[in-house]
Amino acid sequence: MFYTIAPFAKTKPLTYESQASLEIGALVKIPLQKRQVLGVVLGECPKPQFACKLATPTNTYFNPHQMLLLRFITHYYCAELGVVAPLFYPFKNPPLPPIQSTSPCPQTPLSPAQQEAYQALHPLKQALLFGDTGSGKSHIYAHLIASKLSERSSALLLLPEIALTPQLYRTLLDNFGSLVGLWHSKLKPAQRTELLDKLHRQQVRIVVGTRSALFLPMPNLGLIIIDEEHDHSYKSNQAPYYHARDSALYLSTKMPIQVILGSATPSLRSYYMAQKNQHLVRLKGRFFDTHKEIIFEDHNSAITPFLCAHLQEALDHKQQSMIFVPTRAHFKKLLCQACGQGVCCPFCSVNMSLHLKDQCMRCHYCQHSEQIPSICPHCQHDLLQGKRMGTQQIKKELEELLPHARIGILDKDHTHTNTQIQHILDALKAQEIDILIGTQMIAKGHDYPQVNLAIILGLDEILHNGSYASFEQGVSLMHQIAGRSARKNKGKVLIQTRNQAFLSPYIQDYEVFLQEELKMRVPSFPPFKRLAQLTFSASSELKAQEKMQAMLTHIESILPLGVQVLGAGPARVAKIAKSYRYEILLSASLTPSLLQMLHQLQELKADFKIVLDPLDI
DNA sequence: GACAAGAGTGTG
DNA sequence: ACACTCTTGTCC
Repeated sequence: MFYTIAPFAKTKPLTYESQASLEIGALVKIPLQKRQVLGVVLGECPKPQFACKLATPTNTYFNPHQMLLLRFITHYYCAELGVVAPLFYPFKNPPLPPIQSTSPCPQTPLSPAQQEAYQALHPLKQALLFGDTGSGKSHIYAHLIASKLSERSSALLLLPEIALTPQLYRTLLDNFGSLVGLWHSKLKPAQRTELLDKLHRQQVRIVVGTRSALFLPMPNLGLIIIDEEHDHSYKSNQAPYYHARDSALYLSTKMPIQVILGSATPSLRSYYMAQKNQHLVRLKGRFFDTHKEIIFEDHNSAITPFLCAHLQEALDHKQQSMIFVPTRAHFKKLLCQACGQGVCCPFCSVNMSLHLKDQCMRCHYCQHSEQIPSICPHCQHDLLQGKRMGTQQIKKELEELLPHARIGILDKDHTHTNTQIQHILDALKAQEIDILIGTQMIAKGHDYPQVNLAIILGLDEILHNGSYASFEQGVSLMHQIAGRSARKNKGKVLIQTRNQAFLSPYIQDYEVFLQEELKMRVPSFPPFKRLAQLTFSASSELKAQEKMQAMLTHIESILPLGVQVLGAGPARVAKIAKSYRYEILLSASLTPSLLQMLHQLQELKADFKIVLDPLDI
């Protein structure tokens, strides 16, 4: 018999022969050129004209919910089956009989408000739990999971980053003991095998994990909870460019799987959808922000005496502080005060960052590094000055101003592993750190009960980053950082910004911002429209432009109703690693029309990259 | 994804 | 003219 099989490779599905009959979703070993690769069976097909090679069965397979997800991601994000398939972890044959275990009940009783939210969520197939920081979302999750377990289903709880939110895992561990498993992409191979093994034996029926946990072999999956649903890490930043939240939502429309999104600062998209479909469940916190003092400093990002005085005051009271900055290293760029030009990467069209620790300039796009110049490479003046302070520079300046303070940094430069993150957080908890400086990572952590002063620097950079979602990014970040401090005591939030008038109406209630932003957001952008970004790259600028222009002309000739060209030209970063890039940005009110056109374009032998929903949250 | 053939570039 | 890298196309 002959089968259409998608090899785990960047290729279209191919035809193979098999003696044994094969089920859809079965994984097989197949020869591809001179190699053996895995493939997934898509279906039976008639004998083709050409000679076929033989497929060898394995005892692994993708179950129906995995196949649905596989086909959805391939289609919806214009990816290839063979690139998406390797994301999944298959089921094993033969299945083992499930261990009959009693489903434990959550021990923590719900407050009346939590109970009300739980009752509202319970019957909904999809829902958004818009719950303020500290309103106890995790207890509601535990009750939802318990309800599914009693129906013999398994449950998945996704969160942005395990190391930053250990207490959610703790809560579930307290309620469900060994039925809970942990999953993230940095697990060691042995830990990975252990969890997969426990899933297979159905010892584990609840998985707490990051994005990739969506692809685990969860038997009889009945519930997916996506905590902190606004977080960027649910979006893949490399091909295939899928979004775990949106993929899960799709799954719930095709399978008996409930999907609950949770956040204190929901994405505009999820809020909009939840309102439209009557899926919004609001849970107000009891004490949120009532004791919190918000201080604005009308200043560009800098260590000012005013800021220092607040830090000193916290130190005097033996209280901890945290400082957010959007930049790592010492400075984001080095500018010449004479000619105004920056020190640029020779291979990319971006400024290089100044890393004093390694005594070098480094490009954050291609990792190229070179010596720190003493004179401007353009005009030879010696007036080079660092701009846009990063975490390291703040630490350096504070060490001079507050010599007795113990200062820690939490960013991607300093913490490569979960253990390192844990180290810093433990030190903070043990009061071994007075001031924690960090990038976006510190906005994600849940529990810093001893932090009484939260400082936000560089917020204006985010508010004016040029993206249609920049206000959402900025205000959401402000809320997240403000929500980190003083969960128990009364605390202060100090915000350096030139945009106090814009920000202050949104401090008390994030929903006010969401409603305002829905009115202000340009109609040709998400959440009202779906975006597609086509990127053309070549070693010469002219060639890249020609490729783009040829495609643009073609697109304009076949443009379907409900799709519009928003722009075409050099990419925002026009050159990366010696490669010139041009882009076309499309906006669509009808996703099916857009996808149909994009798939048609992919049939052409043009080479370009498609990213759907770029910059969207 | 990986390999092979074809196009593009540099060197003696 | 040849060796090398980069680009493009194919795999069943």
